[in-house]
Amino acid sequence: MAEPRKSARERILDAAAELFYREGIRAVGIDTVIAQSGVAKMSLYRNFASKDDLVCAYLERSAQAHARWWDRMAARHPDDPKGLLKGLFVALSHWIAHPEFQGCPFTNAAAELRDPANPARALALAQKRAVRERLRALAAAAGAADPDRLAAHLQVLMEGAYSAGQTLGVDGDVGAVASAAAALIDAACGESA
Amino acid sequence: MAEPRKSARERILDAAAELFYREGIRAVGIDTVIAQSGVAKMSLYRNFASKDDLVCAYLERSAQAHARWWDRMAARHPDDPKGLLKGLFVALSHWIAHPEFQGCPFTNAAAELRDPANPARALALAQKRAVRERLRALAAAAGAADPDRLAAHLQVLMEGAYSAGQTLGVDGDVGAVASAAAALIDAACGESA
DNA sequence: CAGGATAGAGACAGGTCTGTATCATTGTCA
DNA sequence: TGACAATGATACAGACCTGTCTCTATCCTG
Repeated sequence: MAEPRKSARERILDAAAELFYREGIRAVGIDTVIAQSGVAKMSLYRNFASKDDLVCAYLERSAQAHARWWDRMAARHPDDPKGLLKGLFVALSHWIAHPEFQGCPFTNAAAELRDPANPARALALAQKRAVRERLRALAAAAGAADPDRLAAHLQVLMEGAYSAGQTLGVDGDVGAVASAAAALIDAACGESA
Repeated sequence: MAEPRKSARERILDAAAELFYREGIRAVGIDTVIAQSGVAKMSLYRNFASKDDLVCAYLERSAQAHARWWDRMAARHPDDPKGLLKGLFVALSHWIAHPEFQGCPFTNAAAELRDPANPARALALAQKRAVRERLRALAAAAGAADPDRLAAHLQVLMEGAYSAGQTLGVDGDVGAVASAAAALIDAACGESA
């Protein structure tokens, strides 16, 4: 068969990602991950040193998926950083409207795991800084007068869209996010396409 | 003495507010609230039916404090909805720069308590809707061409400032929030002061 | 077929958390 | 002083959660 059944580690990560994202990290116990993935408890602890370790793996995998998604978007806008920036926010507004949207996984993790020494929290914050860097590079490539400032504004807009999308629902007029981003980008780069 | 010692209920709420906000709701157990407030366990359960009930009381008190703060701000800008709107965002940027800032208590609660049936979650979402209403009323009073749209934009900005302030720190250029809000308000209402 | 690695099933230990029960203490007001 | 209400201290029950141990079954490879 083409799908020879995933390894235990992958099934665990699949289940953990779905559960952690939908119900929250602290709300989901190891036993729930076990049951959902159809894996023995010892298989989990043979693959991950602890729940914290599993949470880190979940966040790392999410970060990688996010980076791949960003790269795919970039491939659709070759040599067009301005168009890419706008496209990212259009895609974001679509995600927020998805019925299973539950906010940003990294923002949620940072809200749930408040201990500064928690390595999963460090991963979440690092992801935010990485996104900031990518935004800054794109802003510079798009010819923004002040790339740092545009990147900061766009990230605040992005975070606000995540948060408002979760607490206010799609009715929160989150659809206006894409147009607000476009306005910010055009204003910072000059209207010329 | 002028301070005849607060009642057990008040001391519990004080301790719970500080702990829940700083460390998170799920991370703080009843025993920690007990120890911090210097109260017997039974005194807590005589005043609150359950931890969920205490969490609801914490959120309700926070919402009341927020409403009083908003009213005080309004008193400083009589008959000047536009100035009030701008002033709210200036104050917000100051709060975010405060060293004890840990994000919006209601957004945090919504991220931690994902069960739609949780009454505390309902309180958090209701608070967001109430703020939306207040913003909409101010936008209309300020003469915005499209009050709904301005309120939506301002709330996304507000939520983004909360979130970016927590995950990126003050360095996240959150100081630009006040100027971004002013630009949005002026653009929606016409530049005339 | 043989052997080793991988995985499933379930019991279990130790800790933490919520919530209850019991009893002693304090303070207040008549 | 005496009665009543509020509070402190502490032990305890039951649930849940993380992480370990043991035994069995399966699969792949040589």
